[in-house]
Amino acid sequence: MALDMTYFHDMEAKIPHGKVRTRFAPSPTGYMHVGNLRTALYTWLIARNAGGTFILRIEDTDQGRLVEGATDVIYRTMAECGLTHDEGPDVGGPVAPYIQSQRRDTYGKYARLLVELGHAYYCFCEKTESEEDSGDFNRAADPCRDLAPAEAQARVDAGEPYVIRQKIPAGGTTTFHDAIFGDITVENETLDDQVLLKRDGLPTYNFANVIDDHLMGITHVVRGSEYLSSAPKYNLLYEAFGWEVPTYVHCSPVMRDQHNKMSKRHGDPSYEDLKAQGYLTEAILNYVALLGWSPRGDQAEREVFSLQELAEVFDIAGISKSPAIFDIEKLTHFNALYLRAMSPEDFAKIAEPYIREAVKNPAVDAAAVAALLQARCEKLTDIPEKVDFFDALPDYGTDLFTNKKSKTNPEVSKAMLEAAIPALEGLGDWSQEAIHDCLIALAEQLAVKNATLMWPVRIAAAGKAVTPGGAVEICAILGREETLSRLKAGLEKLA
RNA sequence: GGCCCGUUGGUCAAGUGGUUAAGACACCGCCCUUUCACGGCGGUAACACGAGUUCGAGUCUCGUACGGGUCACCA
Repeated sequence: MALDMTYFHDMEAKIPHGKVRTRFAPSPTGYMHVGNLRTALYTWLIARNAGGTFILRIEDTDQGRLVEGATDVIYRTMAECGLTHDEGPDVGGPVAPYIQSQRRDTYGKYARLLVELGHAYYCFCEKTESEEDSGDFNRAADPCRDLAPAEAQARVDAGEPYVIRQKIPAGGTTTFHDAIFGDITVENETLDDQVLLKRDGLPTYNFANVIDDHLMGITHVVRGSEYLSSAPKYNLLYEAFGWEVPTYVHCSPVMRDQHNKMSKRHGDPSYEDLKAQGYLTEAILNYVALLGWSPRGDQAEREVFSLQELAEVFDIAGISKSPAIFDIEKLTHFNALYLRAMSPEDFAKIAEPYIREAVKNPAVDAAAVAALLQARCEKLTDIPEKVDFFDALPDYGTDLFTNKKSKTNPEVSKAMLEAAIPALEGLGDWSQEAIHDCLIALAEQLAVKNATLMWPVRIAAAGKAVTPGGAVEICAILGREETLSRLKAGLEKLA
């Protein structure tokens, strides 16, 4: 049976050439973990840096592992992060479809072409347990490898189930080039005749990738380093078809610790988890970009980059060869940086829900509280426990009134509150400035340092040793009535 | 175990034969200050080990150790 070569010519004719084209090709089997996000980011950056095209392709060739809603998570995450794609299942493109399960026929045709070319063969063997769990393989022992083509075809035509396997050359070596790792050479003897087309007619990842990357005109294949050891087999495939080999960019994994990759199983956070934990998208992207990549030359000391800035300076040469351990503390640092860099208005807007989580009293001005918080929180989820005292005065002990540096103890505090209460009661205007001036003047009048007066006032107003903002700000936000009531309550504790 | 890859402070990392071996996080100290922060200043801390090559090695070569990946009709 001769193959219809016009099909292949037509497919080849559609391939875009000339520009950098990269693809992020997740399988919809789970969630967007940090390693995945980083791969997507790097892939996007390589395309954008070169003014190229970024493609989203869904790899759903494993029927058994599809997870409902997984593609939605991918779309949502990519969109939220600003990793926009130029071609993909939802937006289409010149080499559609972009979902592998919809390209089934293509893989079959190319697999048969490869058989025709003598670089693959039909295999009718039942998979055995020994084949599955011993790492051993013995190519010569596979009776199908050297079956006469006519006989194999006859069995196929007779409806016998089969897989198509790659026919690795018997001897010699294969060398491939990786943009990060350089040239790598392996003995062909160490390569197995991997399955290309499964019994169900769908391709394996190993085959579908090569076919799609070629047919979609991908110039830079970015993926995890777990594929490094399969790369020689991919090279052999490209060569067998007579295709140009793309630039490989194999990225080392993101680790949770020295021994384990980040994983859902260990409870490591996904992108969505991090968002829920109060991290900003921009901070996550900035941190993740630096996990395994760093700018060089005159930018070597720089750490803060927007997505656009990354697109300008990103280079493959800056990608690290060794695995990087995910450090939530450093992410937290970046988050704090981004939080502080926001305009007060923007910060107030995103902080308000978290403030209202703890402060139900509508009389408390959320914007004023946010202003105190902006320099004091590293992530949004820190907020509720910092501001709960605005809502209700905590039950606190008089030991809080003792502070060495402020020269206060219960006795001194009692005197300070006794002086502060009437002074504040006499205040006409309950503004921050008025309260400030009043208390500063009072301290001077009492001949004590500011802190000696401020400490007890703050403790009585907040009922907490550590607060966002000082005595003046807290009193201003609490309002006259609530402040005075709290100061009096404090005084009573000291009586 | 075979094959492949990697190894600069606790972590992320710069460094491409000659440097006092950057910078950041974390940690510690000081300053500022109305608590805590923010901010500013400073400090502790690293080239896995052993051989080579070289006038000279974190940078090149080999070995060892340790770590990672892979050896599916999963991706």
